[in-house]
Amino acid sequence: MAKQEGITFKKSENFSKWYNQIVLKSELADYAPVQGCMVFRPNGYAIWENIMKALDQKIKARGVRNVYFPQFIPESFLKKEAEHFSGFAHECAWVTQGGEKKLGERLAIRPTSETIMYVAFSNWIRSHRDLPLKINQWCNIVRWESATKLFVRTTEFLWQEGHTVHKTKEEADKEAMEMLEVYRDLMENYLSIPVLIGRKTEREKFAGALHTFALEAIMPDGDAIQLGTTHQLGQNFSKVFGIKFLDENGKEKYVWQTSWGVSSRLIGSIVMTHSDNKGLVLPPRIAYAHVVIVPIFYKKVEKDKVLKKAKEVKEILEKENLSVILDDREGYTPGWKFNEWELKGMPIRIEIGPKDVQEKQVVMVRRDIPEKVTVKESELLKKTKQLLENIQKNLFNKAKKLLEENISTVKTYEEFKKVLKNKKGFIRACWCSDSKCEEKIKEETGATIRNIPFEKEKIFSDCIYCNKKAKEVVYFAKAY
RNA sequence: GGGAUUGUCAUCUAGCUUGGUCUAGGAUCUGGCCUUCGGGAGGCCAAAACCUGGGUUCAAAUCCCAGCAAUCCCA
Repeated sequence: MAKQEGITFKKSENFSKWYNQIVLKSELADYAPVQGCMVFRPNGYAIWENIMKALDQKIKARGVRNVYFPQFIPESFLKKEAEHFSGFAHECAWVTQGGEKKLGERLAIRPTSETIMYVAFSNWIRSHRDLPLKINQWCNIVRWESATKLFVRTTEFLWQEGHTVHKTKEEADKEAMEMLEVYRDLMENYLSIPVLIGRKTEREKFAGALHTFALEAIMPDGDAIQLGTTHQLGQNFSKVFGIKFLDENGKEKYVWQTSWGVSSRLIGSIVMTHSDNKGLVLPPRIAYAHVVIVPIFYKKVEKDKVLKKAKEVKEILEKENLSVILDDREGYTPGWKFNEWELKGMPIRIEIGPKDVQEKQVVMVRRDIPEKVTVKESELLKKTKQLLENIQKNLFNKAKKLLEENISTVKTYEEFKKVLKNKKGFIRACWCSDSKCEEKIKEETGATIRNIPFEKEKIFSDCIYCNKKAKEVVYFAKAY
């Protein structure tokens, strides 16, 4: 028995070890020899490429253009916005020496690029005709943290950071809100992960922002994960970086800004949400390939016929922009290959044997649920597309159910703690809006306010912590 | 940030307590040959490891210290 090759931990029993095993064995990623750092292997990087491709199209359609700024940020830049600096300074990696020469001013390896970009913006923007300015950067980021979880929390990660500049507060508000919708579309329709959207509390917002809006998802172990944020930066940065313009009346004004981002952490959330005890499961729209063909034959004569047919099928599908792998490796039995491709998350497997060639048909197996169907060659393309669409939707529906089951409503702190101890998930509760209560709850339970929903919900109890009059219904959770 | 645990072929591990027949054993993977092939087949052969650096000792995979890395718990 070669069982060791498969996944040995159960998703329901040891989630964390299960997750690591999936990521490593499906060859998405590897540990790097540097603390907290990881290697994106081809399977994992291809998923990132698919996410980039989808999102890049969407933001370009909104008039955003891509740029690249240096990864070194002078300390003096970071310091200009005090709140921003105190939020990031303690987790920066600092360069203090270049070659043999000690630097006069240390350089941070970018933990985010607001400051270095905004120095440039102050030079670029003079007139209302220069606005809006919308740019985006795909790059790596370094934040020195001790905890590590492949894709989800690493010292270095990949992301996209969009930065927009506007004439008015309203325009910036609109941008921040509309980008949330772009992200929601990406997460729900491409990654098949439903999200809760809302505003961050003062305590949880981005360092230097006026408001932060976030998309939060729930993972099967009951922990929440922040999948994306957009920030209304207000004029906090424009005032310290001097980003000003002359309006139509010749009056000098400070600009209003937003920034927004999602990171390679998305890949981790996909793995956690959809995969099972047999291995990786991927939503077809971001999978690194759509179909694997496993040819089956007994004798030399059959081999030629079957392989010829397999190549034909591959061509038919590839013409329609589907990504197809023909697994014609010798020395592996079909059964072995079936297990291997299930471990690696291939959405659809097509089996072609001598019988099928004879009958002008193929056998199709989907990864998300155990279902094996025989498909006539004439139906091949239609059926494949249909199946991919079904898998995409089915994964979303399953994840949606998971989210719904993981929202609890509580009226007292006792109930609150009980839910946290048992199932966790999102906890809907009333809050007085005082950061002190928020802080205390975090200290005592580890849970934080993940967001405040946009649509005001009806208050149904006093503040769960201080029992004073509540002002808002908010969603708490323990987070990654 | 604090605490605990762990580190042996590519992978899972035996050996460590009580230092010496360890020239480090097994299984899986890998390479070669044969035989097989519709849900992880079998045989033969080969290749493959003590995390790094110090220390103790006649002798270290084993004991001690430091570093590096990982896992888990708490904050």
